[in-house]
Amino acid sequence: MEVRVRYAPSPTGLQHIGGVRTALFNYFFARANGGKFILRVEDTDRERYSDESLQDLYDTLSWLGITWDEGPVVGGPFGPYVQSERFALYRQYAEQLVRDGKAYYCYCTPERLEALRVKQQAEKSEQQGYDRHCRHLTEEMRFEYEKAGIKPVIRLKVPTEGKTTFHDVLMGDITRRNRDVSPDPVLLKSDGFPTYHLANVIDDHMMGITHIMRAQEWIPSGPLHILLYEAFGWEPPLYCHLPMVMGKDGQKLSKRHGSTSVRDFRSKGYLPEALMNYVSLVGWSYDGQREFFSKDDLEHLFCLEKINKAPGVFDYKKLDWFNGQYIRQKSDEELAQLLLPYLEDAGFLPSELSASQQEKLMRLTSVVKERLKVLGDVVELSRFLFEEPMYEDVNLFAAKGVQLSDALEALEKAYAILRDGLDRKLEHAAIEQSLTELATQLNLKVNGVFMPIRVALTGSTVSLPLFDSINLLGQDATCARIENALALLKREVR
RNA sequence: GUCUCCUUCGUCUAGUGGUUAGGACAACGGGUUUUCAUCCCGUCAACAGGGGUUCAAUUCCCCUAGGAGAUGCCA
Repeated sequence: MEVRVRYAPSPTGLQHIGGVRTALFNYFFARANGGKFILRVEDTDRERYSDESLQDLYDTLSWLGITWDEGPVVGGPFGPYVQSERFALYRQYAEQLVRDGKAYYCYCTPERLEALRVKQQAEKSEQQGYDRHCRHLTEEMRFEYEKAGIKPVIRLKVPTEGKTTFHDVLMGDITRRNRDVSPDPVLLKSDGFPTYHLANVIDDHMMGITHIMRAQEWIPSGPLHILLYEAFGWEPPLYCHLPMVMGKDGQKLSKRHGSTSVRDFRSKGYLPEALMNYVSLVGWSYDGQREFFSKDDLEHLFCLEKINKAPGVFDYKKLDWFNGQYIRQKSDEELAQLLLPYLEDAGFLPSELSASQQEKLMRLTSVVKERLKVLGDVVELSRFLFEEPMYEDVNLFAAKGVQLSDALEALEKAYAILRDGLDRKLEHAAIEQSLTELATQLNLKVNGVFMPIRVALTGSTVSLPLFDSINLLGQDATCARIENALALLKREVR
């Protein structure tokens, strides 16, 4: 039997890490088994729906390089793949259930439901949820409600006796007493839209889905879905509930833990291959040793057996590490292209580069490469190149344990050596040698000589390597900045 | 409250009825180095607790504790 899996997000917000992990696992599973990966848009919540979310879904998958065999845009034999376009279908099936005595109309108002909820919570009663008020409505009462113009919902008649078991590939059998299953959940809302449960079950069946891989937060509704399949007389698919992705505090990952949307990671400058690699490793492993996997690797190696049961904490630091690793694997040319948009955004470079700007970008890229955790880091690392340093704190000029006046002296002498060396186009190593000797003469550590130059050029004690900075800045700017710094220091020391 | 699921270093994880319980990130220390970073080396660090079963349990069973999720006309 051909494997058919789906990712069925609801476009009610930006794609987040957890959702994408689910998409990835489904996609990899389909690829590894020569099956089909289907995308289905579950836009049944028109209160929270947004076009932006839908666009974000497409953007995210395309950024990650995930394509779907059937779904919106590409179509397929079981379309449409957008639930709002299948509107009529759900009502039809829901009403069939009513005719078969498996479901019923409910006229309870949201207000009554809310009051009920409040009461149950106050009483901490065992049974939470709908009280099945409309389950046994007489025809007369139904008629009254209809006459009053109340638009009913359709609720499933969940059996009050017995128990329901479903099998999970990871968890094994999960059994629940029917009386503990959500009491008569709504299948069709009063606006005629289906709820998740109804639409999901109908579509999975109609689309021939063989395996349902979704987050563990769905486990509690597993029995309910089985009950629905039974009510329709359909064979349920195989279930595989994926461990959830948590934040550092062990709670479900959310905004307060940091970035959660893929869009966020993308704009900060995480590479799709790094994010994909890392995300695949929360809840799944290969052999406990290897941890670098390309998309192609995952499409071959992914397997259900190695999915972990316990929820996993999303580790931002490890993602950073992965991203750095992937950045360093890029060629300079490739990386430069990736960096350019960040430099444009910062106003450092135009989108159309002159030959000299292009050349400068390449030099910058090679220096900055091993210092980037995310692409966006390039902005701060290269700011000194495009903006004059501020010299906010003169004490920065003096390395640890050095008097400011000594730093001034060091900078003056170092400047002479440096300018002379640059004029004569000496090798950097030769100039460095002279500067090191200067430090010895002045009875300073090498840092005592290099630091004031660094601060003069960049305004910071932390910078790219000195000679790389000089090289990028060019001789004129280098000299001008040192002279400015010298003037400042002289005023300060006096 | 009720139901369900989960439990190996701080984190992601490997692993087996007999192992010095392995790797990676982080942290810490050291080396390379003009700062930062990269890179290299090293250190710290775990089988939640209690009962069984067994010659032997981290591994199998039970209980407890802790954590999480669900309990919506959201998905």
